[in-house]
Amino acid sequence: MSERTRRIPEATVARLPVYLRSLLGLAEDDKAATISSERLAELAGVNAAKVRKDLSYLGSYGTRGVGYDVEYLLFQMSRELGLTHDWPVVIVGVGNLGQALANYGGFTDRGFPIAALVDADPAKVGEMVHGIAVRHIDDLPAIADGAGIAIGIIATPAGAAQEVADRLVAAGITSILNFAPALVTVPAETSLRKVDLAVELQILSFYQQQRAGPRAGVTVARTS
Amino acid sequence: MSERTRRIPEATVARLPVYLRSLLGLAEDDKAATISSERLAELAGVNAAKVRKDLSYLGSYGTRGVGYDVEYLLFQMSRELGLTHDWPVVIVGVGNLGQALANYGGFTDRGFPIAALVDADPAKVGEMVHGIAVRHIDDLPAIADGAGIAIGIIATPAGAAQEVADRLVAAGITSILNFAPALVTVPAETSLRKVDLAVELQILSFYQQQRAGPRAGVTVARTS
DNA sequence: CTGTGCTTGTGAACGTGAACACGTGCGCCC
DNA sequence: GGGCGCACGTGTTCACGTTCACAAGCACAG
Ligand SMILES: NC(=O)c1ccc[n+]([C@@H]2O[C@H](COP(=O)([O-])OP(=O)(O)OC[C@H]3O[C@@H](n4cnc5c(N)ncnc54)[C@H](O)[C@@H]3O)[C@@H](O)[C@H]2O)c1
Ligand SMILES: NC(=O)c1ccc[n+]([C@@H]2O[C@H](COP(=O)([O-])OP(=O)(O)OC[C@H]3O[C@@H](n4cnc5c(N)ncnc54)[C@H](O)[C@@H]3O)[C@@H](O)[C@H]2O)c1
Repeated sequence: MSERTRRIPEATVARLPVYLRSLLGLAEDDKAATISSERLAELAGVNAAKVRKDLSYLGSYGTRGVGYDVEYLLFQMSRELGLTHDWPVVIVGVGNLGQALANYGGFTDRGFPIAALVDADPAKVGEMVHGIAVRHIDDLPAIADGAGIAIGIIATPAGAAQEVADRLVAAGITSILNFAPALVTVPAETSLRKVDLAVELQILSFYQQQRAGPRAGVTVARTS
Repeated sequence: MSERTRRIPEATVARLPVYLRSLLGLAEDDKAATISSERLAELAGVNAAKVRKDLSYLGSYGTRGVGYDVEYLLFQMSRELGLTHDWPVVIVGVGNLGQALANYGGFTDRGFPIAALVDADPAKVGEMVHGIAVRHIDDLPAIADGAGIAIGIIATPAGAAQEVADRLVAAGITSILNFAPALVTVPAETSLRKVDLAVELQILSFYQQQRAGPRAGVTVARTS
């Protein structure tokens, strides 16, 4: 096995889950043992060459003239993504969004069981959500440690986001998904991703507005 | 001689809302009339040169040696993003997520009022959520038309996502935000963005696994 | 009015990822 | 067992976005 520069581009990492889901999705009825890059590309909504290049980062798991063995590919992708075991998750902020996330079964199904819910509001502590008791955020270190939690989700108001992130980091959590519309900074060795719905809507608004026609006929002038 | 309407790179469009929020965030106490690219960069968590280049796509609204006039910049950015008026939104799928979104005030605050809720389940139709009556998806064309809705949010199970997207498009909606973990295709003149939480978690999982050690084996390292 | 300091605006270098094209190797057919 | 076709793997080219560095230009002081 070559252990050479296996650095996988970020863009590729982001597509692997999509390939994974595409493969899981076909399963049953369309039970072919192998799949071509072209077919997978179609399922995932990308270009076939991109699929091949992406998969090549994992190793040479395809067979020329045939395609990729579906089962084996699934295994390798899961392994690479670290999905061979569960990653328990803690949700911070059991409000509107936090509860929706907690009640959603899709995470547990995909290997991300909700292991704990925490909140700063004493009124929420003790409440049961989806069979899990809400605990106080001060207990975070003990909770994270006890359950071996490595991933935290921030679902608090924006004002509390940075503080919550700091507490998550202090509790030993090294991967954070932030839903609050606020800039959060974490140490370099901590992963941080954000999901910002308002930004998504504003991006849609931009293109919508663009189409609506700010003075049609004005074409792009070459600028150089 | 000002070159207006330069094509704005997608990456820049995605950052404009962040700048906008940063500016709105400082407002009150820190009420300086102008702001430098360096300061704004710090607030938005990016590089100062990037801020300047991004803002330059909007036009030359800065003053050398001084900075950008905050009020004027806010106006120009809002105008460019199409935020000078509201964009009513329809949410399709009033389940877990759909209700959380409907109950969230942040969208209305930012100019994206929830104008309608629709669902395919007869049991849900008529239900009131956040003061809005859930209507049947068959009424979508009439609803969209009547309220002048241009943006739709898909919050249905993955299996229904493509069908819902088709119906949104048929109803004249040209911007779609998809929360369902499914590949959805739309006509070229329709904007589509997706938010996929499971993918986000899997990306975090990858880097987490990466840190845990390339040769750590498949068992969980419970060394907390 | 001229000099000085400061921050913008932007050409150019650089880096990364996407797309392409084709060489490569495997399976299969004859 | 040799040739043929097919789909992978990948070097190359291209496009885009980021970063750098600095000239340009404005405010203000003297
Ligand atoms: N609800 C949505 O659909 C939605 C959509 C997009 C973004 N968001 C964002 O997600 C975040 C949560 O939204 P929400 O609607 O659930 O808000 P919410 O007010 O309903 O819930 C926030 C929860 O966080 C808790 N909290 C506050 N400060 C805390 C702290 N320091 N530590 C721990 N817990 C704390 C509160 O007690 C509350 O339970 C917000 O930042 C919001 O902007 C929500
Ligand atoms: N709940 C979450 O926190 C969460 C998180 C991530 C992703 N998601 C995704 O968001 C989507 C919705 O999740 P949910 O938990 O709200 O599911 P849900 O089952 O609670 O709600 C789905 C709703 O969609 C309606 N629906 C089904 N088919 C429809 C159709 N053809 N037209 C109109 N409405 C239809 C159902 O009646 C139901 O009300 C799913 O795709 C899920 O994977 C949800």
